Amino acid sequence: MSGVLHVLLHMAERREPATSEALAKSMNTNSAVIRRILAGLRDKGFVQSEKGHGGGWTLCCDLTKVSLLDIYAALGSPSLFAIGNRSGSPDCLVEQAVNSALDQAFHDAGHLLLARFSEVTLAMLSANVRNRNRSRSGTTRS
Amino acid sequence: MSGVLHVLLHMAERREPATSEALAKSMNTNSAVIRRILAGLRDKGFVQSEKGHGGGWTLCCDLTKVSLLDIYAALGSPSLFAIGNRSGSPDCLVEQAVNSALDQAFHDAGHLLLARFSEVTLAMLSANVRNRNRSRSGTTRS
DNA sequence: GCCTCATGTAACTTATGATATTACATGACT
DNA sequence: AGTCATGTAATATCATAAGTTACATGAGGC
Repeated sequence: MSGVLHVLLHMAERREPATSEALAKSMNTNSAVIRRILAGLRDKGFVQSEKGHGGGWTLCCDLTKVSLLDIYAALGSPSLFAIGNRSGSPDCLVEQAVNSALDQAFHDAGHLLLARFSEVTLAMLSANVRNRNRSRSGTTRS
Repeated sequence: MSGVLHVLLHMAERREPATSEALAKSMNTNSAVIRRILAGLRDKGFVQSEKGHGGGWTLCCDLTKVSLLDIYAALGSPSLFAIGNRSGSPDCLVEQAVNSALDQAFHDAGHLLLARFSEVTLAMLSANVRNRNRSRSGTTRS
């Protein structure tokens, strides 16, 4: 998730297509990893890829319309929590009671998290990046 | 977490000390694993251990006073979320912006989750287990 | 005292999933 | 044709959790 957003925002910073190679370099990772990540997003229509000379990846969505929730969904809605439910003995009453209690808590927290995700658009993040850029050059300038 | 609660509730079901061996069996795992888990809880004062004949583990806390949050804390407050923050390039403005946005969402959701944890006591879970037990034998009886 | 039972702990071994790497096929542009 | 870039499968590496083994320590029972 964090990585995907990182890639997308780097793409948003430059209007020209970015190669997997270049994106990989700015994230200290491998080009194949980038391709794998972006392949999923392309299928959902968030980015576009071109082969050959001058090719690479470009954003092809309205940044103001795409929220973190959309990205999360495009990633296949991976499980949010690190604390899983034990599922060794499904007919153990203790296990059922424990899991049902934890499930409720996780359900509520998960909903809130996704709600927060839906409130943040890529455009907001992009603006945030530009702000940071401005304040950084601002401190050195004055 | 789920595993720890499982163990604790099994201990709550029986008044006599339970051996690691017995607990391990009811969870399909190894006695050393149980000992490792419970050793931490003993240091926090939730359980007690006795060696030798008739020894084993016993709960030594008021179930109505101990919440899931207490157990979670006793476990060392492990990270809640599966989606981590990328930390490859700390001075990358994009990474900063992304992480700060995600952090906020995770922070809120984490708080809610812990709040839910604090609302559930071991006694509640134990009562829940007994309820399930009753309704199960109820269905077979009538 | 000696034997057995049980915890206490360290060392080691899987198992699993995420990430990274390599390699090569395909398509596009010059 | 040659180069650049994606597409994708196969493989490898790494980190972490879980399980296993082994043995030391202490507490009864006889």
